[in-house]
Amino acid sequence: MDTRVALLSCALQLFAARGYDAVGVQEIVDAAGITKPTLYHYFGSKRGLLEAVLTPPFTQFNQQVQAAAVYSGDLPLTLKRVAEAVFTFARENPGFYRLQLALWFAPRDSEGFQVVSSLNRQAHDILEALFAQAVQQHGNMRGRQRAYAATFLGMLNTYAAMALNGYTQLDAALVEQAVHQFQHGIYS
Amino acid sequence: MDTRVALLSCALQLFAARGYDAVGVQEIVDAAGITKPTLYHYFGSKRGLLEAVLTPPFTQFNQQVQAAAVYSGDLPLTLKRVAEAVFTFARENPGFYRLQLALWFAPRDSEGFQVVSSLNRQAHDILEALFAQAVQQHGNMRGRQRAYAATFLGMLNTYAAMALNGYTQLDAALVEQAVHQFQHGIYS
DNA sequence: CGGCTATTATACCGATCGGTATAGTTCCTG
DNA sequence: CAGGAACTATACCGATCGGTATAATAGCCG
Repeated sequence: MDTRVALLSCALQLFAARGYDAVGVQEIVDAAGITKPTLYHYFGSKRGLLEAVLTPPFTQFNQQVQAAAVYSGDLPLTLKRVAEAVFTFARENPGFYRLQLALWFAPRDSEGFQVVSSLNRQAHDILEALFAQAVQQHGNMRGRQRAYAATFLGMLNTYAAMALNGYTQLDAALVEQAVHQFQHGIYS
Repeated sequence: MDTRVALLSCALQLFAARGYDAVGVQEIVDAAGITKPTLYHYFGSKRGLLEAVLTPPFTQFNQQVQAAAVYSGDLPLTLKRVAEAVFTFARENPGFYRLQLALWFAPRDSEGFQVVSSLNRQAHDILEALFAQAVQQHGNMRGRQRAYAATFLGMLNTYAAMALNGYTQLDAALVEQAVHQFQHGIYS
């Protein structure tokens, strides 16, 4: 069982650092100190390994976004909670978040995108549902739930990418700034 | 010379559809109807081919963003022009824009990111300079030029990615909505 | 102990990887 | 026409690709 975990850890690290396609199976098993048949015993294929690497943290991520996105009538507070949840997860799982971002923007026909798309779609749907609920209090948002979900997540991911490259830090101040900017724009 | 153009065209199409690492040199030359030595005569290496594919459209893109980003004291108008320039370019060069987005989010150690990073940085710097100028009229934006440049471009790219996947259209109405949302938030 | 399942290594598969040595062809210039 | 530069094909390089057949080992259950 330890071997399985070691494989997942090495694979995540290598995929995040150099890309799924650019990392060979041999390199992963070397890093884990084992041989190829062991990897194929556990995961069946390289794609299976990628799925096993991504699914658990993605499930956890979506759960935490879901928990943060329960709408109680206070949209600013909810958005802040969501931003906190996303930033916290990105900060605590930088390798996963890097990989997830890279695969989300990967070509549609690539294995990586196919594996990540449904998982990523869930987070989007959670946010879209949140904005759809908020429309009841904020009528003039009507019809833009999808755009808001996409741009809010896009903004959080932009900040997360900046942080992953050392340009900023995903702290409470950035949560505040991001949520404020998203709600009220750039002039105030 | 025609051969060179055919190679660039085939390479862009394949890279955009399936990813730089996932596409082999053999496949590119087959698609172009030539053989490998011809490719290596023109571009020297696979990386050189990628640079030749990306640099001209990227230069053109940055020029058009630069032209749109000249600040005449009217920030809303300038932002609208920039958004129009970005959307128009993405609409007219979907393959390039897809590839550029994918490589921008690719791992730092990957060849693709290294090739695209400096080119992409230029667009960011143009926007950062724009916001730095605008601070003179809009003092309360002070200190956030970098964040605004990143999030404005991030928002435009989010919409561009949505459009590339068929979820929206990069038309004048979307320009209006994006610029309005960026300036005034989601409530109005 | 016997037998069973899970796990792991050795050694190998055909295919493809990026890249090149050699030579032929074409075309422009003197 | 001679000669050189530009271009392109045949055929090949060692390395690596994802994946596997075989078998040895290990631990558990009876």
